[in-house]
Amino acid sequence: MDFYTQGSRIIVEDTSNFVLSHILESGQVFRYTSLPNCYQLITKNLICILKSEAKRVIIESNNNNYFIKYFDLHNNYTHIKEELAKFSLMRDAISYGYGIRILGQWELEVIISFIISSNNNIGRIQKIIENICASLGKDMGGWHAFPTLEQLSEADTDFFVKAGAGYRAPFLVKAIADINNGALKDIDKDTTELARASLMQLAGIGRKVADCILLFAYGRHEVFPVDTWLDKAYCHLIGKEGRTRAEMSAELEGIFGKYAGYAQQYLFYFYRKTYKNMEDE
DNA sequence: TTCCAGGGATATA
DNA sequence: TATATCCATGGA
Repeated sequence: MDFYTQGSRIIVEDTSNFVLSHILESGQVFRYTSLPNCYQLITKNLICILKSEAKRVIIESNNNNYFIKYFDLHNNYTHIKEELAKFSLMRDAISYGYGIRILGQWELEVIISFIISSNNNIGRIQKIIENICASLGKDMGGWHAFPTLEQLSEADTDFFVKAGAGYRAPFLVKAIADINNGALKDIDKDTTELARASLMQLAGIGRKVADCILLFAYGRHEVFPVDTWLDKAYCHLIGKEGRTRAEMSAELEGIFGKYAGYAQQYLFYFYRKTYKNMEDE
């Protein structure tokens, strides 16, 4: 094992598969803040402080077990990268974002966050989520928990508009009401295909947002969300044009199989950070 | 001023 | 089923 616990800390000793900037800046999570020498991360009703030291990372919280699962610490990323590196198109992306991991986040938080994410940019997404948490989430003393389903249910369209969600505000209200009525209660037992279909029944959730939710919250690591960056990268990677995003997603899931979600994260991080350089070539 | 952001809903044919 | 257009908002 590459980590151990020590009181309120998790010590990650092998940083060849764990780099905070790679994990947090790969677009899968929004409630983190860069502070001098560390990051502060809030998820659900928990907070942790993340510090990079020489050859180790320290995760400080009051719930080690939660964050061991959250950071996917029992998974073998050396093996995942070896499997993905068999595809030549993956090699640059893996060396660039070698410390990426796929987080195991709270379902409701990911659903709300990614409804907000549609046709939006990461900075604004973060701001809108913080506005919602500050108004609805429990005051934890200097920070706010992500609101519960009950707390979210009390908010109306006008509230989400004021939070900055724009035209997505009515989607949020409808989706929250449907979740409250049990729309997603059995999807843990469903096949990924059925789970995706259930998610896409909710307002504001299409194929891409559903795939992000499946990958980042439901542990369906075989899905490959295609967003605007993967859309741009697809022709460069695969050499085909004229595909819809759903077609690209299905094809890439076929290529990478049970590692498709990981492949997608390495590629997203690489192409989003370096796309301008690619255009200059 | 125009374009873009981890897209989706809706109208139209 | 497939394509076109609209949707708030703010930064580049």
